[in-house]
Order: sequence, then structure tokens, then C-alpha cells
Amino acid sequence: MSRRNILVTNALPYANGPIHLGHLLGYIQADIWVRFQRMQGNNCTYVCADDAHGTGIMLSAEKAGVSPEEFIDAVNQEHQRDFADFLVDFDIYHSTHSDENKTFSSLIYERCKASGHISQRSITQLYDPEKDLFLSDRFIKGQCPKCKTEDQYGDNCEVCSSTYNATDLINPRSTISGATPVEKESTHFFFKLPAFADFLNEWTRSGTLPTQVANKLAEWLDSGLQEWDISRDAPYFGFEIPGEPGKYFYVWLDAPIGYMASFQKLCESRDDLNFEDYWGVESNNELWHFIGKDIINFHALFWPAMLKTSNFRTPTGISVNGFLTVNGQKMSKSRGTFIMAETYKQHLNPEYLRYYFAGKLGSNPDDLDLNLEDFVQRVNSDVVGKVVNIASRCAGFINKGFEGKLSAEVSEPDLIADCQQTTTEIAELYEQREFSKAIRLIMSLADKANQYIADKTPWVLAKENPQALEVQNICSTGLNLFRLLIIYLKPVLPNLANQVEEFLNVSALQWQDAESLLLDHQINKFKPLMTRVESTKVDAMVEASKENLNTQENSSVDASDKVDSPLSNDPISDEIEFPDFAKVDLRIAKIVEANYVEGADKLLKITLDLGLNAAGEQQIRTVFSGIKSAYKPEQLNGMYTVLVANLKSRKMKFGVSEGMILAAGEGDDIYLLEPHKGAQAGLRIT
RNA sequence: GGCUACGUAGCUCAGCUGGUUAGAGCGCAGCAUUCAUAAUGCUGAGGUCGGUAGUUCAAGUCUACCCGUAGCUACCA
Repeated sequence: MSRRNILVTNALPYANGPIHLGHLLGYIQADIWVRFQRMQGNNCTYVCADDAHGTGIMLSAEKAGVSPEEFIDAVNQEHQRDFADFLVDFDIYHSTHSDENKTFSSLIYERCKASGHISQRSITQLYDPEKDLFLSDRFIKGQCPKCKTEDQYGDNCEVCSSTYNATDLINPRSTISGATPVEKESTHFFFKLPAFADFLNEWTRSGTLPTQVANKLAEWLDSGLQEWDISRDAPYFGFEIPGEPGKYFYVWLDAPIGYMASFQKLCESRDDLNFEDYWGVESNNELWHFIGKDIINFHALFWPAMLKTSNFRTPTGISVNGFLTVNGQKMSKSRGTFIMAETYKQHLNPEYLRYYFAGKLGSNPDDLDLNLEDFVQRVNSDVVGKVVNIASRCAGFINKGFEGKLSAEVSEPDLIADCQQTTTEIAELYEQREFSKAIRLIMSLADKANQYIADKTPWVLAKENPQALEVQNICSTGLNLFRLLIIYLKPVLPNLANQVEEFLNVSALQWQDAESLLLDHQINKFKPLMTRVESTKVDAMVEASKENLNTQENSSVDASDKVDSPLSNDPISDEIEFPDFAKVDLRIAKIVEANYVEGADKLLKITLDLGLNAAGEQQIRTVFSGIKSAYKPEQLNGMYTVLVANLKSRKMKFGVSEGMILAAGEGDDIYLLEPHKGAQAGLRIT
């Protein structure tokens, strides 16, 4: 198969605030597809930029006391850092406020004008006389003309959900200055979209879009397209329209053109890329846009029409993702589910999120729910418990018994072949952007690998003879299966794959490598590849997101990062009711014995006396506690402490633990709780 | 209000053009196991598919209405 030339663009984030998990959904989706294409050996170029124009940015910069240019530069840095943290591998991350974009915006406008698709007429709009600014609906609030609710925006009422014109509001006011808006006329420029109705009817149904998206667009198409207002009056942060002083391109005119501008900028530094090859009307290369479902009309109506009339090629396809909900609800600042990329990164490994999203993403624009409990279980069970575990359970035998050498042949050719043959199906699913189906398939292979190892019980054979050829064969087979799984997962988990390449002592894995096996091959010592998600970290992230809400109000953004205290690192949990607390039965207990546990790194075995029960029997409990790093058994003997007495017993590797003793801290700094002198064993703590 | 989607086991999701006892993973329960980062294997219990009424020999799958959720509704991005 010949190499495909693919250009992928990702929706441009608005340069008005930080990247959050909702943004990341779309970028991770595109990045997985891009990485897959590159692993296939295709030339896949991936571009993005900040969307840096508009009234919103102008006002934000003003509020921050800096110029718009300074403002968007700072945001651009942050955005690039966040995307890099989440392993989103753009070839270029540019800005719509660039020379290249100005050139293309003017060019496309001129071509639209030359083909007779630009009109102009005077419209009446509300105007802020104090601020000298035309007001869009967003910046006007007033009383709903229907239900009389106060504080509603200029286009629709959130309470009675009626729609109206801003001029219908009772007592309207500018949200910027508070002034009463006045009506004012101004000349605006329009793109004659109706002229493209036939073209768009055809184009939207030609396989470029998911059906659901085409259905939605039929709404505009069937009800008759309107001319699109593409100009804004000064003051506005954007590009001035050529030959029309005081008139600026509406931000959505130059935003998609930013895709071209970014690519052009990239071409200047790359010999292998040529602008015309990708954007010329004759181009046979692929052009894919990855966007969110909120900006469908801009990309699937205005954009192709503009490209068409200005003599550029139209996109090959548009991939649309839905919105992210957290725990089944809209992201909410007060619930702590409005999680910034940076906050997430401080607490959790970005690859967890990449895996979770991949496990739920399909090609349709359905919303995706990040259920935090499900997130923890899913990642732990699939990635750590199933996949990584295969390497972990095989590597020891190979390293110890065979000096890290894999056997010359595998013991189960059928199983391996089965796993190798699935490569086509998995590739097809990635290609179709059915990542969740691909992941399901890959995990079923991981299950087969674990079943195989459990069936062959190499540890039993190794007990008799650690150098038995059969042990080497079984574990080499296991590690070869593991390698295949990592190839399949590499688009989703690139960092993990890099670590595995190091461990297996191989060069960067490509899709084609699934055809070959590692035989008679020297591997390196196994190091833990990925640790489990700890739900305490997830809780801490949610808490930190709630705190952001408070600290964000203060302009000193950095202050919260500097505090290093137990409370700042691990904030107080959600409020509970008294009955919740009362369920926990805490008792004074006397430590009658403490012992080391053979083979345990962290645990001490502690025997506790709770005194006599109603029947006059001595209540003795055994508890395993992870305090070996801080206490010696002899220090504990005779000491009194606090026991969670009604905690369900838990079977552990070294025995059953019948409760939990209370201590603070971690690592070497663990502090066991001890009551004041005189407390009697069995007393309840209230 | 209009429009577009969505609503299937505790959780997250599959179910193609309607067709045998509705599937998976996780979680849960029991058993086995202890090579592995509390990790694995086996077995099992859980849904009548948001509701109502239809079409049909046959409906989770089609139609209508209703309820719930999300989004869009062209000068916010």
C-alpha cells in the first residue's frame, strides 16, 4: 500500500483561558489517530493554533492590564505546555494572530469578493455609549420580555427558554460598563452563503460527515441559508478588512483560515511539505478536521463554501466529538469537576486519561462521560492488571533463570498467530476512529495472554528447575504477546510504549513490527511501567479544582502553587453528615504483640487487645499495618492506640487483617495515634 | 418554542438492514492460585431494553405521543 499524505487539523482553542479536560477530549482523539497514521508509515502532519481574536480577548487583556498581544502570547505558552503534558504531538502550534493568517484571510476575502460573494448593508445593533463599543447579545443583560426574569442574556432566557432579540429586553444594560445600550446603525459585510445551498446539500451528504451531523445541518439547509455577517466594527482585536478602515474580520472568518496559516508556517521550515500539495484545488492529499460538535456550522457550512469559492480544496472529512461530562453531569466548578489540564497533571498521569478516553471514544459525536470511579477501576484493571502485569509476571523468570535472554522459538504458535492476525482488524478500527472497539479487542487479547500463562503455570515448573527450557519458552511467549499488545496500544499510550521499548531493548515500535517476533533476544531488567491510579489522588484533584475556583478570583495566580503544607497537598474532603461519621466505630486498643512479617516490605503484624466482651471473652484482633518503615515491633509493645473496630476483615497476602489502626503521614514519616495515659482498652472514641 | 442527538444489568458501554433463551468489560459473590505493581484463572448472581399506544407472524431495533438528559437555534467563541 502506498503512503498516504494526510493533514490533520484540530479545533483552535480560544486564547482566553486555560485548557481543561473538555478540550483535551478532542485533542487526544485527534492525536491518537495521528499517531496511528504515523505508525502505519503514512505522512501525517498535525497542525493547531490558538484562536486569538475577538471581543472576548480584547476585554480580557484590558482587564489584565496588558495589550492583547501580550495576553495571547502568555496564553499560547500555557496551551503549548498543557498539550505537551498530555502527549498531544502537534507538528506546529501557531496563532491566528500571525502574518501568515493575515495574508490568507485577506486573500480569501478578496477572492470571495471577486467572485461576487460579498455584500454589504447597514444593520442596527445595540451600542454601549460609555465604552464606545457595539455589543453582541452576550454582553447585554436585562429582564426577559416573556417571563420577566432578571439578568437574562440578550438572545434567550435561561428560565423560560424563550428566544428574542436583545432589543426586546426590558431595562437592558451593558455587562461591560453597566450603561444602557442605545441602538446604532453600522455597515456590515456579509458572505453570500445562500449561493452555496446546492453545493452544501451535496457536500454534507457525501460521506464527509457522520450522519447525525449531516442531519443537524439539514436544519439550516432546509430552512434556507442566510447571509453570514463577517465583519465587526472597531474597536475589535483582529484583522482590519482590506480597504475598509474601521471594519474588522469577525473572529470566525479567520479562525479556520488559521489551519492554512499554521500549515504554511510549517512548510517554511520543512523541505518535505508544500502548501499547494495539500490545499490546492487539485490536491489528492487528505485533509481532516477534528472539531467539537459546537462548531459544526462553521466547519461544515461556511468553511467549505469559502474554500470552494476562493479556489482551494475542500476537506476530505470532518471528525466531530461530543462534549465531556464528569460523573454524568456538566462540568461544574463548584463540584470540582471543572478540571484544568494543569490541575490534572499535578495529580495524575496523563496516559490514564488518554486510555480512558480511548476506551470510550467512537466515531460519532456523542457526549462522553468521565465517571471518576469508573476511571480508576477501568485503568487499573485494564492497563495495570491485565497488560502491564503480563510483562511483570514473565520478566522475572527470564531475567533470573536465563540472564535476560528470550528463547529461540515460542511455545504457542497458534496463540501468537491469532494475536498477530488481529492486527488488521485493530488497524481498521483505529482508521475508522472506533477507538473503543479497538481497545475492547486489544483487551480481549490481553485476557488470552493471562489465561495462557495461568494455564501453563511456569512458576510451578521453575520451582523444580529455574533453568527449564519450558519456563523460558512460556515466558518468552508471554513477553511476545505483551509486545504485540504494546504495539496496538502505542497510539494511545506512547510513553508507556517508549518505556517498553527500553525494557525489551528494541527500537521505536511501528505497526509493521507486529508481523515479527522477538526470538533469541536479549532484554533489559524489568522496572515497574505504570502504577495503579489511586483514588485519593483523584479526590485530591477534585478538591484542588474546587480551590481553583476560589483562588482564581484573586489575580495572584501563582500564590497557591507556592504553599507546601499537608493541607495544601491533600485538602480536606467533602463535608459529611454526623450519621456518616457515627458508622465508624473507633476503639482504644492495647498492642500486646508486634512482629515483622516475613516477605513483607511495609507491613507489621500487630496483635491488639480490646478487653472483655459481654460474654467475658478476651477480644484479640490481628491487624496488618503498613508502618514498618517508621516503627520497630519492640517500640510498639504495650502501647495503646486507636483501632477502627468495625472495619470489614480483609484477606491480605500474609493473613487476614481484622481492622485498621490509625496513623498519619507516609513513607518514613508515619505517626501512630496514642491516647493520653489512663485510657482503657475497648473504650469507644466519640 | 423549534431542531438534532441520547436514555439497554450497580457502573461504563456493544447490539448491523426488526427474527432463536438481550451481550461485553468493570464492580459484586464463591472457588482456585500466589509468578506478578493487593496482580491472575475458573464459576456465578444481576437487565425485558425511559414510559404509553401502535405497525408486524415477530420490536431493544420501525411509527406516534409523553417523560428525562445534552447540545444547537446564524452579530459569544
